[in-house]
Amino acid sequence: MRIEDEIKQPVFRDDYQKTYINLIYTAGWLEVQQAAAFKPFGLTLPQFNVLRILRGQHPLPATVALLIDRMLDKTSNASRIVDRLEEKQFVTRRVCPANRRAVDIRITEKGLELLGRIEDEGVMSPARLGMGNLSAGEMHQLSDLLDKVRG
Amino acid sequence: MRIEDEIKQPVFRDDYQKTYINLIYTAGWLEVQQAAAFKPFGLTLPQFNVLRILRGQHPLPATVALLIDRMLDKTSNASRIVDRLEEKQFVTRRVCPANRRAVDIRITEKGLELLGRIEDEGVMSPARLGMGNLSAGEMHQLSDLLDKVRG
DNA sequence: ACAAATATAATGTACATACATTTAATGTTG
DNA sequence: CAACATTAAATGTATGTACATTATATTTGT
Repeated sequence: MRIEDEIKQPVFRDDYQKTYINLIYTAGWLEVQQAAAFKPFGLTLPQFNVLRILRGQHPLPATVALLIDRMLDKTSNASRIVDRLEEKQFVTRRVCPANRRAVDIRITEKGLELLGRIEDEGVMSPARLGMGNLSAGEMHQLSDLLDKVRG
Repeated sequence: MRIEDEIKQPVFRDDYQKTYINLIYTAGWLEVQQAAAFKPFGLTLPQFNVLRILRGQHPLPATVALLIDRMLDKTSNASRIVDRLEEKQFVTRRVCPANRRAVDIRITEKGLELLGRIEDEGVMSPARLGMGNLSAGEMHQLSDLLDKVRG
């Protein structure tokens, strides 16, 4: 659906503004789709992403610094996302013996099992990622254009 | 810069996931740029957008319902964004005489003056919108692809 | 006219983002 | 070694998002 119809604004100042708004709007739309998929499992999107990073390290631990480095949103607050995951027993936190400033964070069996269930359900399928309507060529085009936007 | 380098992840599961992440990441990147531009003026992005809607109505008032209808993010909380703008005296709030459930919200002179200053500074220029690196043709391509993503 | 339904905004709670400050451990240097 | 600097994480505060609930005012149906 055209962005004009989507947000019921028939006219934009110019194509720059229209494309900008389309980009922000579409990303928001995708995040809403994804969030809805996680909701039945009691996870938010950032929590899911942190769990995946931890699984990538498993059985080694990760520190908060490593999570921040790997997270899409660098300035978000990894400590508090880990708080939520710890409450739900999807991760454990233990002071790192080698460096007592750092904290070793590990995904639990319960966390691994949850990730498995979420992924079995197809949350990362092309359709669920919103990419079901693009051909392979279009995806490459889109990705290249986005790279170009960031300069 | 390629998304692989941007987030230091050399490989993605597949192109679907790569393009998805590129889209979310790029939109986040754009929002950070914009937010930084507003910061010297003491406004957030949603506050700026609400002010613009109010200027569009000026000198007629807007209701909260109208703001929600026009906002990109339908589920955000217009009441509280108006709270902030009212504290800063950029808008006024008055119970609508014709329908005392509704509230008439108006942009003040101070608010109009601020919007003017922000826009004079070029916040909505193609470069600031992140569209400075795309040709007109590329912009259309990008916008069409985004429309297609949403189906 | 009056009870029930609906409309409109505000409020409450949980979570996340943005950014500054604090606490504690470790490194460094005179 | 003691003072200072740096590192790692946690905490505090303001804002925003998501979603449910509440408080009033108005509309509707009988």
